[in-house]
Amino acid sequence: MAVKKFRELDEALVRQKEAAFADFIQKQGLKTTRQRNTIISTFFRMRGHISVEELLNQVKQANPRIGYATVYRTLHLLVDSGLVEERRFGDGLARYEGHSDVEHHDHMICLECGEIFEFFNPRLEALQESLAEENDFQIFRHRLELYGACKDKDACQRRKSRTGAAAAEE
Amino acid sequence: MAVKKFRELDEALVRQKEAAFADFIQKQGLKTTRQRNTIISTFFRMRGHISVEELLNQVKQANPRIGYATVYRTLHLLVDSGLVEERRFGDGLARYEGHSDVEHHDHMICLECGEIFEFFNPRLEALQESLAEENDFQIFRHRLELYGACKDKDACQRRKSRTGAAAAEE
DNA sequence: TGGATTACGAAAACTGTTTTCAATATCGGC
DNA sequence: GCCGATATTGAAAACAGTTTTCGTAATCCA
Repeated sequence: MAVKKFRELDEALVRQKEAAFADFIQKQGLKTTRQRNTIISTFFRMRGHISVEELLNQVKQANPRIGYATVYRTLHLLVDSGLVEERRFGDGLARYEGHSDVEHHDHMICLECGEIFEFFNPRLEALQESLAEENDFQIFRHRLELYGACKDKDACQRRKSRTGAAAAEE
Repeated sequence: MAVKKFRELDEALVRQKEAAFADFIQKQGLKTTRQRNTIISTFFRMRGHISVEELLNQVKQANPRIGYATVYRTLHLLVDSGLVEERRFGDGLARYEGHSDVEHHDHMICLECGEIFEFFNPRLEALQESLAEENDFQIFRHRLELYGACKDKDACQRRKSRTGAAAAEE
């Protein structure tokens, strides 16, 4: 029962994402700019479910002249490129999710500490699929969010230090 | 296999809701007003997942002087009273759901025709519960949305005429 | 390197929602 | 039934998050 180190920041993976984005930009006939590079490098080096404000704050450390507009625009590009997903958890702000280990996953949101955990369960997926089928519905995508609480403060804090990923092994 | 008539507008149920709201208002030491009455009667006589704008349009037919502010305020009261639930399906606007047959349910959203279907499946619920438990997570509430398409236009239209409820028997 | 084209940044615009504020309605007590 | 404290209304302003505008600046292909 080795404790798997969860989501070590993988420099190679980050570089790969950056390259993929550069590729996308090129293919779209868009231009490579300092700002875009700053923003995406920053983004891919952050973890979790990142809000625009969080990202901008971080970006400003590298280049204080970058403003909201460019961050928003670049995030749209990231979403269009397929490298990033936009999520909304009902607190009114968009959050962006970059390099995930898991292709698709769902979320548990702790209403105590605000932490967002990811999980994936094939039975859940299968069940949804069969339910949809029963109703002649074809699923393109879905969203499942569990809102609640880590059972106790301690567990909550321990997890927090593991950077927003749960449902792996404990 | 009798085809159950789905969600006939039940005047008695509407009255019951209205009474429950009146009760709530009283208990909170708030006042009964024409506008609130107009708004909630209108609301409870509509079906589906109602946006503020849809409701206001309808309300204005009864009383054109009622504006957004009062509708918003009344909807908040309805939510506080527990008679109505607020939902957000990622198109940026809040939708409100009134008299449901089913206590809790999830949603299938057809991206072709925009229709929203409700469904409930105990196995799905149970599975979520056990998943949460495995991760020491206590669920307060959850949200599951399947986005996709009715398999064909015909089925889609047939359902549409049945006022936004699927997943019962066909 | 020139020059068409795209991107930037600050500020204005926009959308859905909430709040403000002066005028009005409600309702318990007389 | 009327008074008056209190809640509510409606129009407009405020707000938050996001998008667009517009003049300036950077990119990059020929």
